[in-house]
Amino acid sequence: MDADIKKGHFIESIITEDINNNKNQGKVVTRFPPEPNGYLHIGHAKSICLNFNMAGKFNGRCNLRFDDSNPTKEKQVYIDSIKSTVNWLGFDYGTPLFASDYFDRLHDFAVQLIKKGKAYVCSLTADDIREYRGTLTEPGKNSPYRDRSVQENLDLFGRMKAGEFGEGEHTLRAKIDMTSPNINLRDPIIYRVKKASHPRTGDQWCIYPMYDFTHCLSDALEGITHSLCSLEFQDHRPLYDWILDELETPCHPQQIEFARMNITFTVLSKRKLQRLVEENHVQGWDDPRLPTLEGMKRRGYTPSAIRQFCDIIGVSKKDSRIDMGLLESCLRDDLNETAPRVMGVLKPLKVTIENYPQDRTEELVAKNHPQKQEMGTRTITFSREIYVEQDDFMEAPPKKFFRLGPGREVRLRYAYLVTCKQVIKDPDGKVTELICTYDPATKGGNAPDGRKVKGTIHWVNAADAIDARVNLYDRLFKDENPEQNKQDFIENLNPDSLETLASCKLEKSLGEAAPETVYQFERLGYFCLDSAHQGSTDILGDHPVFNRTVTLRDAWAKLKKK
RNA sequence: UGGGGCGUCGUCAAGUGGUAAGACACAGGGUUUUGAUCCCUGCAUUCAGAGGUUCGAGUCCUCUCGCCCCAGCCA
Repeated sequence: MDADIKKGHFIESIITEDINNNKNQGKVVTRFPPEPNGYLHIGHAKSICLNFNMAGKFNGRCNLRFDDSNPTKEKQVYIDSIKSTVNWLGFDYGTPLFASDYFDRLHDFAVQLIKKGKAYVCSLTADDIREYRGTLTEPGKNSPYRDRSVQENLDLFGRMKAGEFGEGEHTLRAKIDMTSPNINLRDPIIYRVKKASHPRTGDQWCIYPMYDFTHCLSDALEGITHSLCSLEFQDHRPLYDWILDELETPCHPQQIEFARMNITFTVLSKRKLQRLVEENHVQGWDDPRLPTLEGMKRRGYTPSAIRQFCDIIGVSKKDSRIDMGLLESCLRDDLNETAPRVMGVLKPLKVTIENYPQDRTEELVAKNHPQKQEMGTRTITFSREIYVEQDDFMEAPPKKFFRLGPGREVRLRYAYLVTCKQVIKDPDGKVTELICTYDPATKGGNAPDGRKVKGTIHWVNAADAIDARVNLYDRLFKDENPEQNKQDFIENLNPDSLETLASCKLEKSLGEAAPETVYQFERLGYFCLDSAHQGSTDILGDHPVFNRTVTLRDAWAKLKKK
């Protein structure tokens, strides 16, 4: 009775009510049941968070169970990847479970069904089975094998298991109703012959249970109370219940369906992601532009940002496409709190401070976080030659431009006020260098005479800057909904989703960066060391590679557009 | 033209017959040595549409419209 705290989404309401009614002795057990046939993506994260959070909220348990009943699609590498990804997200699932661990019991359940006269071996070909199934508007017809005796079924099923038959020769079917308006109930196949080696059971089996048979029973065997799945399984629920009603199982879990997530400017189906990878539109499953969790991790997404996002989007049964901006907002929220600030120049423009002594180098103190004292400070160096951002200089600046221009004074963050005295160009008219003067009285950035400078820009000392390569990522697709109008989503790819800058200059402290740490390059965005390129020197020389995780909000960019 | 679902702000989403939360986005303004952060302010007389029941309807009833899913020996 103490569970009626504020109700959340509809699933939480159902669970709360169940607890209040002492259903399942007030227990909550959920599960996240991926098939190990690919890598996890942000859509899976929604399900993972939902299942683990519901269990956590009600002092229950959430199992990680691999739904590995089709050996032709499943691989150990996926199992390993999924396990580590769920861990990375921050969830504790204890020992991973496998549907394949229940193959013996599942087989016994099938035998039970045969003995009850509720399942039969069908010897129709795949084509015939489809033919007999009927259509959406027409009922199906009974298989000619539907009335085989229990004895004959037992014998045939035993021989299927013994490997006497080839694939496709026989199937085991549940005997339900070939005229049901729900096609899933038209004698669904529950076992098929597959002469395939399973990643975990090897060649022990040559018959494998189908999803509908496996899933409900696995749930029941594990004592799952609430089996949460996506909307497309709604039509399967009667079958889920039928099987559990026909068999004697430890419990009868409740299947509840919710809408899977979609996000603007990306795709989330395994099939589409696979095409992107296989056709080399991206550089692998962990490409930082992909919504795969491995890609997002490499991009610099944090587990807590992803969890926050999953919390905030809610759970309902409505088809939705969530604004990518919301994901980015969650990311920035988290990173703003945790990311140490540093300075880096992406497109360097050399600046010589003509009145600064040739041989001098000063050490300045910079804050690692403007609002968080506890994150400490670091030392940065300053001398006569520095780099600033090309975008921070305009030869003919508009009125609201607060940065460098001929004759203008700006503050170099943590350093001095400098004034642009001269612009040096190459023969093509491209600006190659700025000659400035500094005001020695403004060390730290404040003028004793009290004069105000509107602009503060970032910079890097030329002498000890780190040369780096930086990958700038943008949305993968041009269109909010890449698969709109039935066009091939590939045509909607954003050709500029990756821009690599080869000659960036970063402050010296970044030499010790680790890929797990996301830094804010002040005024630019959040960046992290690319984990895939770490330490590789062949293609990249000695230069580290950083990935831009996400930009900062940019009011100036908006102003510029007007 | 069978069955199962879903329609509340640009996008998510609360709402469980008592007079439309919140978040993101957007628009203004303030603070600021990041045009960041932070802080204010504004942003659905209306809930797909039309009828009806009721003192009262996003919530109940009827009809209409729109969208999604299902005919794998995939999950």
